[in-house]
Formats: sequence, structure tokens, C-alpha cells
Amino acid sequence: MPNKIAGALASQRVNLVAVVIPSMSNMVFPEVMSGISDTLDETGLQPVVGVTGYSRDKEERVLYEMLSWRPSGVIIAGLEHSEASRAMLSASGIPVVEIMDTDGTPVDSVVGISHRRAGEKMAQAILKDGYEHIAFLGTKMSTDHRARKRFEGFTEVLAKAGVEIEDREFYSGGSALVKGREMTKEVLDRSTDLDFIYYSNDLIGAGGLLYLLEQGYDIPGEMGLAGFNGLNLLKGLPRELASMDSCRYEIGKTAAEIISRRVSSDGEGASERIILEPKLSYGDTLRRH
Amino acid sequence: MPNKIAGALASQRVNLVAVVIPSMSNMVFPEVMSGISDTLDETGLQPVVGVTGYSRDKEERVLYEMLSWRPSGVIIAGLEHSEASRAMLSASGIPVVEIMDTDGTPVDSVVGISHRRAGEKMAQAILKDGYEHIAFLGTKMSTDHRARKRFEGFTEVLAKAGVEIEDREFYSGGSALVKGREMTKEVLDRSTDLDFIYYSNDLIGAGGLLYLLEQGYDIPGEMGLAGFNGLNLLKGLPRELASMDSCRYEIGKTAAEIISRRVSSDGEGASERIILEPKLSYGDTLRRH
DNA sequence: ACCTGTGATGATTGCGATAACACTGGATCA
DNA sequence: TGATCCAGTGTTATCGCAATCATCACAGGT
Repeated sequence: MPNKIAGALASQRVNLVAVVIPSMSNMVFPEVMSGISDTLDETGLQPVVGVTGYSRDKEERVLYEMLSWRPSGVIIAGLEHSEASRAMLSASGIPVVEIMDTDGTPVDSVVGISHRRAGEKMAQAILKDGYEHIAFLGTKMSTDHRARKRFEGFTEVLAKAGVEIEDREFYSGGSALVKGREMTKEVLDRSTDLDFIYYSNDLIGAGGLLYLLEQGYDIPGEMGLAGFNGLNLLKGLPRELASMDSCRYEIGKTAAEIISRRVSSDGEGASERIILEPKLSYGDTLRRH
Repeated sequence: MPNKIAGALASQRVNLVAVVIPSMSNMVFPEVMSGISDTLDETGLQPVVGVTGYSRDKEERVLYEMLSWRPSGVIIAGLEHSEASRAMLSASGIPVVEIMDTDGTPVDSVVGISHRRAGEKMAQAILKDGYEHIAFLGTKMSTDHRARKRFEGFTEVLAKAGVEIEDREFYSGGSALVKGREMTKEVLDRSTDLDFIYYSNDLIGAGGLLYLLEQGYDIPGEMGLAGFNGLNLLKGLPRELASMDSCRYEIGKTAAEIISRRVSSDGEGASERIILEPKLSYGDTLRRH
């Protein structure tokens, strides 16, 4: 068995691609990883995952650790990094693809969806379907930049139509289904005339959906619901939750393709900026006008 | 930024631990990874994940690939490997921990639960609670050795009590919740006098649970249900599914500790065999006698 | 003033492959 | 027949760092 360490040192080539993501338990990232693996498998490159736990400091450390192995490329989630991280990335001289989000300034290439746009699109759909008393339930947005951007896009479109969010609630930690139930209950106890709840992810949305069904709500007539992510894990619930596909597999696939292309062309090739279009699925919880 | 490749070559030490798992989308493995990361983070070691897609051939390739980086240790899921894989592992001279399953002969150390025992324990609980007409629904067991072992333990205990599985159904692929619904419906259409269904994982169990509730079944009176894994993702369903905790986090944690201990003692130290006890949770779908 | 031990400092070696280079021998052509 | 070329083989320099070793300065004890 040849020693790859020696080989890498001698040839100055390492067939590894660093993949830096916030968490593996988030459902979202395993799917991105599948896209990456499926593509990389055919190229002789291999992904190596680093997990940041949603912390910038840890991201910086993980990145430093991984870059010191001189990988052939980096795929990293999000556009928000520490100054030092950005500096390392651009100084590394290897192809970098930032994924998931396109609202911001990338270091090099970027593949993702615009979360602002996802929020806008959802707001448009909701308004078109005649909902007017809207609440937003989500994660604490201090670290979840993508949820924040969706929220901003969402409220902006509503504002233009003269509609304002009537209530909101944020959580962190815990089982998402349970949190979805709890937050939904709290919000409804407070704001009795709501006719729509927009959840920042499908899991809390599913919790809310189950709660509302138990309470006998007519969905989507009396109350509309939507989540985000298009998790097909949740197919099979009593009602299918309206959601917006975040193109996870495709993002991973495309990011890996960019890296692979740049590697095989020996670093030549310009930065790419690929903005995928999130697709709204109405499910059974959003009125079709 | 120092070049770790050169450093590793010079010092003959690589602070990486190879972690070989079948899939990242299985919910089970992210939790194992958390246990591993949390422990390794304090030791200067770093996990590197390889995914086998439940294929022995791919496992062999991934293992070869990873071992050729001369990691400090290997954590690998399952006890069933190709001859070549076992040979590589024992020839590598580094600490190896096989995880998840303890029913078999490990190469070196092993941490996990006995899936036979998990199946047995569930069967005992079911019998004690007076269920007698039992069906088993699960994944195709050709590749899922742990599900097979649970099934074997399960049927054996039933057999000793003179009870035989009345129906069974297997699936592969697709959304687990939907599959759980579909299989449950099919089995009930075929076998009308069932009073218990044992699912090989919580997700299909949840699908079945939702279906049965919609059909108006009295649970757990008329029909008892149990799954496997103790996914707390599913807390928040209308009823909590009976399940058996597979100690995922603890398995990861313990495996990492073994590696770390062996590494810091310079390879000294004997093989360990740690068998954790799966804990039955009754939830709301199993009668308490 | 001399020796010994201790710590700091700097030069050297070697890890195990790759890749560049030098070399050999046979084939081709003028 | 001698010159040129190419394929194949053998040799060696190189990659960047850690570990070792040699060197040296300095402190303390005799």
C-alpha cells in the first residue's frame, strides 16, 4: 500500500477537496454531501468534511486545519466568514466554492439559491392566495444568516403590499417537531386572527401542522402553512407541507463540478456564480387561487 | 501556514482518525459522528469520514484510500467486512474500533449494542404485554446486517414462547414515512387479525403510526407498534412511538475514547469489547401491562 | 581558572514517493 | 557504417518539515 503522504509531498498534489459545513445533523447537509460525493467519485477527488457547529471561530480553525493539508479545492457553506477565513481562502490559491447562499460577495465561485428571493417568492405566493394575517416562526437568526435573508425578503414583499407580520417567534435547540408545536400554540394563543404561518424550516412546520390538525383547523382554508427546504423525509405526513426546494443535491453536484473542472484545467478558469431557482411546492397547506 | 503533509511525513504521525460509515443520510450516523467529534476535539485528533453506501466493495476501496493516508486509528461501522478489508485493518497496525454492532468477531476493539439482544428484548416486552399476532416490517435485510440480527433475536424469543411472525414485508429506497404507510396498509389488508407491528426503524414506524391513527385504530389497545433507534427527531408526533435506543452518541464517544487512549499510550493497550445496553422506551404505542 | 552539566541554537538527516534526468540499446535513416 | 532518435530502464534530486545531532554559550561547583 503506497504512502499517500509521501506521494502528495513529492507530487505537490492532493486529491482531496475540503468541505466545510456547519453540521451534519441538519438533514440539509447530508444531501449536499451526496451531490458532492456522486460527482467527485468520478474524478479521483475525494471529499473531506469539516464541521463548524455554526461557529465562526470554529470555522476558522477547521479551515486552517484543512488548508494546511493543501487540498485541491474548498467547498464551504455560506458567505459569512471571519476576515481571517476569507484571507486564508483567497491566499490559498486553490479553487473555492461557497455554497447554499448567493446573497453576498463570494471569495471565488458561488453556487446556491438566493434566500432573499426564496422569502420574496413565498410572500408573493401567500399574498396571491389571499392570506393577510401572517406570522413567522423560526430559528434564532443571529447565526442562521440564510433564515434571516429569507425573513428579510419575505417581510419586504409583504411590506410593499401593505401587509405586516403580525407575530413572530424564535427558538433554538430541542426537537424541531416539538418546538414547532409549542411555538404554534403560543403564537395562536397570542394572535387569534392569524390565517398564515411561515416556518423557517420544514421540521418546525411539520410540528405546527400536526398540532393544528389535532386542534381541528381547516388547512389550508382557515390557516395556511409553509416551511422551507423541501425535505422529502417528511412526505407521508397527513398533509404535505408547502415548502420551497433548496436544491441541495444540485448545489453539491454543481459545486463539485466547478472544483473538478478547475482542478483538471490546472487552476485556469474564472470564478463562477451560479444561482439556482428555488421551486415552490404548494403541497396541501397553501390554497391554490 | 505549515504544510501538514510534510510534517506528517517527517514525524510519521498523522492526527487523523478514519471513520468509515455506510451513509450520512441515515440519521443514525450524524449522531455517532457527534460523539466522535466531541471526544476527539479535546485530543488533537481529527475525524475524517468515508462513506461506503452500504457496499462492501466500496467499503474496501474507501478503507484502502483512507489507510494509505496512515491515520492514527480507524472507526468503522459494522462487523461484516470483506476478507481484504479485515486483512488491511489488522495489517495496518493501528487501533481499530468497530462500532454499532457487537454480534460477531471484531478485528480489534468493538463498541456497540447487541442487535440480537435488542430484538429479543423487544419480543419479550411485546409478549409480556399480551400481544400475540405479530408482523415485522423492515428494510431488505441482505445488506442491513443489524436489522437482520434484530429480526433473528426477535423471532427466536417469539418462537420459544410458541408465537410465530404472522406476516412480514420488506422495502428498499423511497421516503421512509410513505413506505411505512404503504407497507402497513398492505400487511393489514392481508392479515386482518394482527395486534402488533414491529418496524425495523423509527421512520417507517412513524409512517405506520400515522396511517393507523388516520384509520381510527386504537393504539396501543387494538394495535401495538414499535420501531427502533430512539430517534428524537420524531418526538412531537401525535403519539410517541415505542422504540429502543441504539446509544448512538455514546457509541461514538466511547469509540473515540478508545482510539484516543491507544494513540496517547503509543499503541499499547489491549482490545476492548464494550457492549452497551439498548433501552426500551414504551412511548404511547405499547401497552404497559 | 577549569570542568561539568544544562539549555539554547543551528546544521543535518531522512521520511517515501514522484519526476526529472542520465543512460542504454535497438531501430531507422542517410 | 555511423549518426540520430526513441523507448525503456536506472538513478537521483526534490518536496517541507521533524527529529536528531553537533555546537556553543553560560551557569554553578570545585
